[in-house]
Amino acid sequence: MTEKIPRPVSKRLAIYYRLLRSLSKKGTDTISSSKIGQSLDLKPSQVRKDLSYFGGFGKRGTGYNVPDLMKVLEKILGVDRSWNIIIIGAGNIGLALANYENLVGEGFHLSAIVDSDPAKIGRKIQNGLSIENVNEIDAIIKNRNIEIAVLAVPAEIAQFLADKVVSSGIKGIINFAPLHLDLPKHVRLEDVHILMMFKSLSFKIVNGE
Amino acid sequence: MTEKIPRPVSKRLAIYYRLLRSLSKKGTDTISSSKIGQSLDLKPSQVRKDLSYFGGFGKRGTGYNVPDLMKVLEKILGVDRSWNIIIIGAGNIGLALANYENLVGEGFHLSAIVDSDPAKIGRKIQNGLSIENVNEIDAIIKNRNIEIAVLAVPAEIAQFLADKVVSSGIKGIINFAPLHLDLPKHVRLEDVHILMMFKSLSFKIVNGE
DNA sequence: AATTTATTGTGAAAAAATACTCAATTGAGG
DNA sequence: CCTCAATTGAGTATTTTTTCACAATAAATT
Repeated sequence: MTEKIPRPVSKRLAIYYRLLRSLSKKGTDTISSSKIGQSLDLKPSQVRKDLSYFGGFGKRGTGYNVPDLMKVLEKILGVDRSWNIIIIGAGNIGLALANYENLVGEGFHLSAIVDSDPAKIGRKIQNGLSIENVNEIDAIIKNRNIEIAVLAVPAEIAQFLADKVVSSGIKGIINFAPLHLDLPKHVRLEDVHILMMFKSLSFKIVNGE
Repeated sequence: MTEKIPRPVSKRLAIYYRLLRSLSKKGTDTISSSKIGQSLDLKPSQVRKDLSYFGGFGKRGTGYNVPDLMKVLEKILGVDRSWNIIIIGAGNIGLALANYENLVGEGFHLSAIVDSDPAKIGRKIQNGLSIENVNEIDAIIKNRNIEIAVLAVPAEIAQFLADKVVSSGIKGIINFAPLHLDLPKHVRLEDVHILMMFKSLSFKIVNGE
């Protein structure tokens, strides 16, 4: 414990959590690291090591208690609370995310969606929210305690908007824009580069990775 | 050369390619590994090593020729040709992707989009394509030489459909469904787990990764 | 033509991440 | 209450990935 946590761990923790949820739904209440590994194509020792960075949650001879481990992971992942998010850009991707009901109920609350297109501003989306003017983004973020921004805008304006939300005090950005964002290091970033996924895939197909 | 290529390289190659495109648009025709590194937050030595797995494309004293390196990367990434793709699931995400014009013109051609909902089947999307019946998926994949499938369906049916496209001879899957897919190892996989991105991000915010 | 500056490619070193091993526990079954 | 099978946690070893360091080379300048 209190060692440095390998970077890949944050992704795997979210994967463990997802598996536990589905196990929990099926009524399973105990699971071993080897079963987890089997389900996720990971070595059991990896699973144990990942979890052990945060404490000894398992019981020797038995394994891990599913509901308990879920609670622990919720805490570690920071989803034992609710995060207010804003979606910037009401294009295909922005709207698809806004209508992605899974977000709610998993700790993420859509507080706003903004765009610069006058034709879009004012339009209602599901759940009663309307598309607001991107110009008001600073006030929106501050007044509604928004901590996470989803950037779903063209690459040309993404850095500009990122700087903007950073100066409004955002803590993390999920970036769908196809470019490398420059951010102060206290702001966390997750990149989702759809097009690059396709290219990585074709690379793998061609090179048999 | 002909060493084993580290797994993270496939993602970085796609990132280099994207940067080169934007440089090329600006008219830059030569770039050094340190400039690339600067733009992408990578060490210059990493850039050089990544590229050197595939050959010595740079010129000492000068750097890399942008158009040349782009062509090389297109070949390596497998986007010097066109890939036929099918989108499975015409929900929010499936439709957003279908309307994502960037795919075309980057080597990926949307050949079909299918769903099981009779209310959706037959509906036209942009570019003239209609939503087809998922039952015909096998014939569609075989007749149209589709090699890549995008899975944008609920988790419950994702493994079933994955097995189906695999048996139709698909070579790679981009998976948006929130579960771990079990695939034969000759089928390549890229996972895009939207919800987990949010959780990784909240983890990073909370744990200051 | 010699010197200087820039920059690559690569072998070697360092760091990071993964996998192994096994003592320590736990619970179950006699 | 003893033994056995299962399983964790953690120290150690191994593998993978990144970074360093520098000879080799290219172009520009004197």
